[in-house]
Amino acid sequence: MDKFYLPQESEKKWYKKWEENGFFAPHLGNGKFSMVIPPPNITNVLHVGHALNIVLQDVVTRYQRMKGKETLWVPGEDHAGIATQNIIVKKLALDGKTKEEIGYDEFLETTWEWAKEYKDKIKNQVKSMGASCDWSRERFTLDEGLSKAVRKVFVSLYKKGLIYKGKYMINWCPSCGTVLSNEEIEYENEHSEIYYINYPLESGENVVIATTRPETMLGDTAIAVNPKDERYKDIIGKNAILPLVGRVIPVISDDYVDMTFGTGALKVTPAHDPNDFEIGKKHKLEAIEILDDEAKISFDGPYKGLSREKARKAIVSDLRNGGYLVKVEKYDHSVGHCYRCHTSVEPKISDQWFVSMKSLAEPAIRAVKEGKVKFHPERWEKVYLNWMEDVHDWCISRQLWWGHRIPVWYCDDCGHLTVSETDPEKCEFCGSTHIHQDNDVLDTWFSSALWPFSTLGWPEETEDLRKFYPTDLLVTGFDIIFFWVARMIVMGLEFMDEVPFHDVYIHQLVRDKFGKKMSKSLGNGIDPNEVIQKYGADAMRMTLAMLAAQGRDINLDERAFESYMHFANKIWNASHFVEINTQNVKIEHFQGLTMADRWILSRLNMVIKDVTTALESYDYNIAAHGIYDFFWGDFCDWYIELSKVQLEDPKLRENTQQVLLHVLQQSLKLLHPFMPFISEEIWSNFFDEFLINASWPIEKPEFYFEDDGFDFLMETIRGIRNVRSDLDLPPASKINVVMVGKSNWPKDSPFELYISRLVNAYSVETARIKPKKGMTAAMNSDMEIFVVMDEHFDFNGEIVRLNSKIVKAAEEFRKLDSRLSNDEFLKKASADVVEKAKNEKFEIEKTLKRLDNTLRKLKE
RNA sequence: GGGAAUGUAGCUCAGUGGGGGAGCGCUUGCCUUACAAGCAAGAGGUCGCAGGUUCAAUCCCUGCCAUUCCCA
Repeated sequence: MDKFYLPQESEKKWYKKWEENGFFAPHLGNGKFSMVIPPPNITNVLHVGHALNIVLQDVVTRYQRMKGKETLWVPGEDHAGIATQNIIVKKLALDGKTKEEIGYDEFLETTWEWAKEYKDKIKNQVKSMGASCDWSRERFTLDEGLSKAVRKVFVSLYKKGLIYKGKYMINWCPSCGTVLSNEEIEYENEHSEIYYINYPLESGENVVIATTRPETMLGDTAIAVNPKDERYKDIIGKNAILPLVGRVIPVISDDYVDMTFGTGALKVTPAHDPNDFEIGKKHKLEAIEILDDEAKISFDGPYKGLSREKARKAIVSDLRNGGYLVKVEKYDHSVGHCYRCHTSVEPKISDQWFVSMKSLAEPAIRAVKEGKVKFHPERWEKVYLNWMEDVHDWCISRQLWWGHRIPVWYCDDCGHLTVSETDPEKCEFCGSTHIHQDNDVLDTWFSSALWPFSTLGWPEETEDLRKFYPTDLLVTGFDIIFFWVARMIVMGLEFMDEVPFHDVYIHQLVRDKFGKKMSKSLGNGIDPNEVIQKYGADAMRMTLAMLAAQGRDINLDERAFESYMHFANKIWNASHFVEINTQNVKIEHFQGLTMADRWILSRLNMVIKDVTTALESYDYNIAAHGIYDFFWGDFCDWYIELSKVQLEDPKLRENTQQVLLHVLQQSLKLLHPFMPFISEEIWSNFFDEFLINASWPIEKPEFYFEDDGFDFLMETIRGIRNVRSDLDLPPASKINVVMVGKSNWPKDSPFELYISRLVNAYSVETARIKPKKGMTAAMNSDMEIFVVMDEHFDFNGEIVRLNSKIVKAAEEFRKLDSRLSNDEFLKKASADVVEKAKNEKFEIEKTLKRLDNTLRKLKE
């Protein structure tokens, strides 16, 4: 083995071997584990947030595989309708072209080229992270099979009356040129103005309305006031004359109007505001559309053709000149923006396709309430239920070219709609061949909602579908609970009659070290490619896993990667040590274990238990911490150091080699889900077969041993090192250690050698009485450990040291004593807490006596 | 306006009804034969503030302050 681990070569090599050997494909096992990847958008390469998502999934996948399950993780990508189309449109614009100019077919061709390029890029990135997903089952949302599924679902829901078309108030993105669903709107606070405008009445009076959107007044068809509003009760039923337009509009009353907002009088524009739309319907008001699809004024007159912004300026200026404008105030309010292009959306009446959600939501609510789908952390269940219980119909048509075309054909002759899974040749009603397909495509999330079963072959009744649906786990971010998770549950229940997954792990958002969301514009993003290049994929994986505590975002400081790159190096070097000391050794059986052997084997058992428990409950950070602390803190810092002593002893050598190999072997297994590359690389130096297929470690009852003094041995060594440090004795200087009292260390272990090795002692001896010039290093109820000094003996210093120890112990004693002399404590505290306190008090009492004794003798 | 989360060491973060932790950074000493990407020792914290529950609160409850997010 080389001196340093070089991840770049190793990673490529092992990924290729794993894949070539078909290890990522499911193999018959004891039970199954299946999962589908949240398909990344083909709009861009993956960022570090994706890396977290993929790493967490791979940790689970590798763990389940090692546990012997038939394991399948399905990879794939998402066509991302709006976002991808926007990118292609922008690309075309660079060449001075529009999609209309090149036409439908060429546009799709260009987009498919992009899709192929980015699918490859993403795939390579996912691979570079070490993801052990089955690429032979890779799916894309626009694949033939998945498109078939989309059509089947559409037709089925249409026939059940759960998909309908109609004119409703929808959210329109003027820049993307398409309708959006409610979920695709992001509300942002904007600094804006509120305008107070005087509307004269026919009767000669007037009423002042307040509005944030003066330009929509062109479409006003009423003024509304609250019927309880004393200020306005006399004008209800009268007519106003719309300024600049001259239209005669009624003053109506409606409870909806908030008397405290503005002047309490509301201008009603049914065609361009969702609330006004409702009022308009109720009062049968005309809805006059004044904006076109690009949000330019379409209303005939001087403003025609102006953008929303320009129209506002012109209209406000004209109102001012006409004496209608009363005042303008600063006003902050939240405005809906397109989640893909951030243009402010325009409420608009439009003929669109919808999924009726209420009845579909019911079983999806029940499934979660009954625990058939469990959220981790649990609190997300509430978020899901809140949304689902107040779900609105889902607008699924999009005015885009890139996506699943709506499988509806209109008859030019009789007007009948033919809704079909296959392309029809004629109208199913009148038989006319003059039919044309709906121009729109479906919301991308419509196809994503089918992902857990469409990727497994549905609507065909495939072996995969039978075996792997429902899947076991979904790992994703909270931001798509509504978009995706909720809709998958709905569709899964509707079409498979089963939830799509049993567990949903909602992971954290990766932010920068200041807690800011990573974004291109801020330039604070972290590129996983660079991280892998610089630190290695294993270091990146381990870092993310260590930080993946449930219920809180990750503020990622890039320096963290360095720590776990160091950890990788530590693993490498420790393994190197084991390798050179265990040549030609095979693990057989252990005999003649020493206290160090017993201790590390017990610790190994504990860490196996802890890591396994943590992984079962998706506590990635706890699992990662467990193996990290064990490997570095216990194995490297203590056991390997002590093993050097044992390896020099011919009687202990063979056994020590066995333990070293065994602990390393089990550690590599525990490490593998987190750091698959380096663990496999090292494994290959020791064992045949592949680590990826090795069995997950289990606790061995015969390796649990009671503490037989190892803790005190560690305390002793630390104590002696303390004395060294306090007295500035350089590590190279040899010291003499004297143990007074009855040794409580087992005679089968070379404890004197352990001590002398780890503190560089010249001698370690046992004595009956305390040495004259001894500095106290450690003490328990049976033994005292001294560092014996000659010329360096520091009489006053030792008195200070002992006194400070006494003060500490006395304080501890006082605390315990006061608790134990409290009747309430004795009565109400649990028995084991009381017992523990009593024992501690007993021990401290004895130690205090010894300390006092030592101090007294010193002063004699 | 409704809801949720978070305030712990200089930084990034774990954690627990009964002795406050890790990594990085910092100080000091060491190239001790696996590892200087390392080893050893150390400094550093009224666990946001104020009440309450409890024998016992950093942890549970209430309020407040601060930060962040979701929904309308």
